[in-house]
Amino acid sequence: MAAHGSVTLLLARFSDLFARGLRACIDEDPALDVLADDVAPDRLGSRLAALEPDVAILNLAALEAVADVRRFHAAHPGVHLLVIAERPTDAEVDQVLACGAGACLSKEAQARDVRSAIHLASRGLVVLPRAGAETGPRRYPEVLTAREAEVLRHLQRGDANAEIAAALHVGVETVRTHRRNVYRKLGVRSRRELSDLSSG
Amino acid sequence: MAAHGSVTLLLARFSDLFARGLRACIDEDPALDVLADDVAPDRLGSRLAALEPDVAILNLAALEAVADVRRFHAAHPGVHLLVIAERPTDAEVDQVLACGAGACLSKEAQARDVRSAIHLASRGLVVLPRAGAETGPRRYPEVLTAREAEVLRHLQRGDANAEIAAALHVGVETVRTHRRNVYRKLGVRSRRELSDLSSG
DNA sequence: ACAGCGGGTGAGCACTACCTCACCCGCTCA
DNA sequence: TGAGCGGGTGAGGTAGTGCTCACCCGCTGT
Repeated sequence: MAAHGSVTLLLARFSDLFARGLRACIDEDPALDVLADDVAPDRLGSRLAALEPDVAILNLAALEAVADVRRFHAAHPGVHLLVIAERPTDAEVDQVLACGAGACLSKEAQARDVRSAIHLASRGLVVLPRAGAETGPRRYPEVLTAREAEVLRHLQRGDANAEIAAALHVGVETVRTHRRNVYRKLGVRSRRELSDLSSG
Repeated sequence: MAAHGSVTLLLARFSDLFARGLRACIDEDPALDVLADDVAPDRLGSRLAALEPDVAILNLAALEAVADVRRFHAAHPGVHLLVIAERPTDAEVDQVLACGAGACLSKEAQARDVRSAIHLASRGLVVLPRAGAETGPRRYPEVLTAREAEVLRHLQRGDANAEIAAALHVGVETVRTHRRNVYRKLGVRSRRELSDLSSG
């Protein structure tokens, strides 16, 4: 515990832009004191031992395994672990909490919720998203498959179906199927519209 | 185009923490002028029309379909579109660029790369990750399945295998399989170690 | 008229993930 | 000693996705 009632923190490494947002969010709260920032996964153990923060904010995506959380909890029972996951399922939250973490938040969480969670976790309370809004699978725009992307490249070059079929070593009917899916996912209806995007 | 040679920007809505990082990254560059921030997906069209920024930074995950990118490009050919995706595959990058975007970056991108990409995109150059490091599937810690999480909850309550099997309406052998996977993914070797995590 | 392009439907196949269960083994403890 | 717990292997079924191909239709342009 730090002196004047503040909460001491250790921040694991996150992607650059997210880390900036996280740090800014924490710096807005004068009661939060960051001891270490951008700690690489392989240095978490030694930094936890050296700094003994009240709360450590871990990046689940950067860990080798969820079991690492358990390892940190076992080695440093006094440190409250707050795990930030990509978009955790209910099962993933259960898993993280079962490994000894005090909280499991989504990267989609609001800044004020993160600050609240840090304070609660520092006092040993368990925080989990559960709201239902943040967890669960996300609807994501339809993405081209690898094969469809190949067909797209040939279409952009103006190749005919038969040429594409020969180049990909498949039948013309297959090319037509891929092409149709490409058109649908790109929202175009012809080669003409496809080339309009590139030129204009 | 803005007056004093600066680049005017429109920023779509991103998750709170990421948006703070993105905004901070942009504010560090005095040549970048943000006209609108946190623009909701359904307001992108009208805001693009009203503000006519040099560059619009879109959030692919918040769009209904990748085809929306094409729609924006068609409606506002003068606006250079910079799309930020979750962790785009090569096929996804092809798809976004084929829809008329000028750049497709990953959320994992460095702040300085984002600033560079904005400047390049504003001059009509195409920017794509391609480095190979950011694209492609990520190795992610092993996550519990829904069934394994259920077994975990029963294990934490101290239920015996037969009790769990009865509760889940499956055979004891099935419970044993789930339990084994739970142990492996959590890095524990017994009910004892599992309860040690919860108690202290 | 015919070839090429556009869309729709459906089938077969391979691969993967998950769930389910069955066998094997060793250890511990009442 | 036997029941329960620990780990290992493998097999079967289901579901989903992606790739491949086959048929159907209409439109257009030479």
